Amino acid sequence: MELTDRKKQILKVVVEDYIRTAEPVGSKAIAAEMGGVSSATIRNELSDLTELGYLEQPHTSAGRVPSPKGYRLYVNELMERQRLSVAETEKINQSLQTKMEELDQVISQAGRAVSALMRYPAYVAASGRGKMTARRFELLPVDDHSCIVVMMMGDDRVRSQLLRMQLKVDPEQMPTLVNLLNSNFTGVSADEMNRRLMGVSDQVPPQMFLLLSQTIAYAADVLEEAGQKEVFTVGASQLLKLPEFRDADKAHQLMSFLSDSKESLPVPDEGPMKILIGPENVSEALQDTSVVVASYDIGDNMRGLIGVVGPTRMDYGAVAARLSGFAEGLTRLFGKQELPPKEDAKE
Amino acid sequence: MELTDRKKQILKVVVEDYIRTAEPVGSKAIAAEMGGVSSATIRNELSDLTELGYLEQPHTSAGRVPSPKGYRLYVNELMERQRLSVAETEKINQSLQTKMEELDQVISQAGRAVSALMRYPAYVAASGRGKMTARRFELLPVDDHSCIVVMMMGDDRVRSQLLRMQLKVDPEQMPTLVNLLNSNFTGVSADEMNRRLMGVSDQVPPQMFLLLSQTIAYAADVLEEAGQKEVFTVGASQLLKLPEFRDADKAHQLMSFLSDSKESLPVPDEGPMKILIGPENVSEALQDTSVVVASYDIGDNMRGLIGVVGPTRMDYGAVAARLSGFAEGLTRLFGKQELPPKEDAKE
DNA sequence: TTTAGCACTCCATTCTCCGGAGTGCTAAAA
DNA sequence: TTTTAGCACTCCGGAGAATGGAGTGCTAAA
Repeated sequence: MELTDRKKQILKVVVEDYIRTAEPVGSKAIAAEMGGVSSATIRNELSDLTELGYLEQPHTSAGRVPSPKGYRLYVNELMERQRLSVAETEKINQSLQTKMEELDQVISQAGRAVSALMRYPAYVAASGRGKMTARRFELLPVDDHSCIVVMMMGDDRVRSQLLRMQLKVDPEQMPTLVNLLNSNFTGVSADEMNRRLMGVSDQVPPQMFLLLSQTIAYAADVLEEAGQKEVFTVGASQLLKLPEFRDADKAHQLMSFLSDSKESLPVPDEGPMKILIGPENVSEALQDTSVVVASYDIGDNMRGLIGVVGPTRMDYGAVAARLSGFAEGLTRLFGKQELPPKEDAKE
Repeated sequence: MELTDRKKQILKVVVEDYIRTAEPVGSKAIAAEMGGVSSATIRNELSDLTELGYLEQPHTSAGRVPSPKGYRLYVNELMERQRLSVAETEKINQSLQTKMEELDQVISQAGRAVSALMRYPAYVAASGRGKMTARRFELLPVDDHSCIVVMMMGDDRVRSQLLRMQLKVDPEQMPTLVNLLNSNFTGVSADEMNRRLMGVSDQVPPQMFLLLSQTIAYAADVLEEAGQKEVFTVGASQLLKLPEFRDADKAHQLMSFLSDSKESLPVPDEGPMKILIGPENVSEALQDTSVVVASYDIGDNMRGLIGVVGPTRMDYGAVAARLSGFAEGLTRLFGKQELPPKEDAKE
């Protein structure tokens, strides 16, 4: 059997109607919307489409509902890439007007905005920061028992913390220590840091070594945290508005998945944008939902993810358009800052 | 009419039964549980209690349900302060074993643990940090166009960030600037900082002033953020498990209140623990829920809040016990650290 | 003051009964 | 060969109606 143009046209109408109403759509409605043919003709075509696996019937004599395969065809071929209205572009840009300050904050901000705009839950991750390293250390003595360690990371973010010292350290020895840190512990992974720490254990006096290892422990912690994909999920309660989640059990299941399993949620991605429909998701809990995810660039070789979770009948066109708007915005935002060329030297 | 001991006893049984089952409780069940008297007697007493306003009837010939007034009497007089089992104390302590590191992180961690333990949503705030001030500044030149500003706050937390400079600043001038910062901008509020910034505008060369104001802007931002009560809400999805929130509309309303209005949620508090029942809450959205909130001490003059939101029939005894366990734990945790005496001097 | 008994009330559940919407099929029309 | 009209059939969902259980209030006796 052939997938004629008319069949595709009908499929398109079914998908879009179903997205709008969340009700199975019947032949009469389709005929009315398309015009030119009668509902009987449509019925024949529907029958074919069902047989081909693009549509499903909840039961005999209900209307038709798109199957995952149907949605797939829709997003691949039928969907019109929506253009954003000026007002919406404006809104997106405004959301991004947040100060650059803290990467994480901007990102979670973006998630919040996306969720509000889409009326679906959103999640955001800054991933691919796996090879985060320290670029520079600094130690500021505070008093006999404490000093501040300041670390600048590969992406120019700065982290610092007060360190309590068990043993007094002569402030005059600080510069030596800082030199040691900067020459031996920059540009390497957290693991490598710990390894090198072992290596220098007998080259420095013991009380300095104590401070040194405290510093390294802190640095390793921070790098590890920064290197992880941190995933924020926001607006999970949006789901409760949708008819498909009026069933409290279902809603609860998905909700706790979204809020707990921050780890397993993100959907990997290669192209600039990916749409995962129902069973195309790996996660058990997402079988009945679709995920649209876009990526954006952070600096040179890092990439972040921003995604939206919704019911399979989500309005793919609209979501995709807005999401890519956001992703572009974020890329621009993080690129615009004109970082000075980084020499990630190991001096 | 008198509130006899037996009436109180009956009220207690009603409350505890209703907490357990979420179903109106009838005279027979009470008689069975108490023993000694027949259900008819109980009925007479119930009738009195209803008239006195401690109980309510959803409709004629349903069992009785405690009214807010009834809950109030229960938590004030009838409730047995529960002791925690060893296992549970253990669990709480374990949850608190988080590294002290970041105040915020520990706090949100605690919230997560509370929510999991109680099976109700929890919120946590570190409030009362209103008068946060900077205690010390440090500037670390990075290159011609950037330097790192490090600020230590009144509570020993340290914040830092990379600053881009429009104009070159001679690294040799840095110490002067740092001195200026430490002598004029420590120990004062963000507002006062900005005021003083105006005051020194003609005492320093312009390119330094630029850097100075950037630094102050950053400092003011951080202090403002730190001074705000930041409220985390976790485990909101726990609510969906409860029968009273099977109605998706109600659930959605409360959920979005919990996740959005982080500001209006916190319930003020004077004593070590407070219980707010139903209409005792000010917030519209919490009219049908109860809130148990405990406070803990952070350092000398700061206090945090940790609370649990649940249905009015929540198990006050259990929640109160666990919550005060947590609050004590947190107080111990933040106290234990043996901060060296802070001289918050304005030198 | 407590108890037993009884009539009454009201809700929740189940069952049944339509009406409506939609399908599939067939036969006629284009 | 394709489209259309017509018709019988299916199934869902909502509206009542029936049923049973749980609980109450009242009365009269212990």
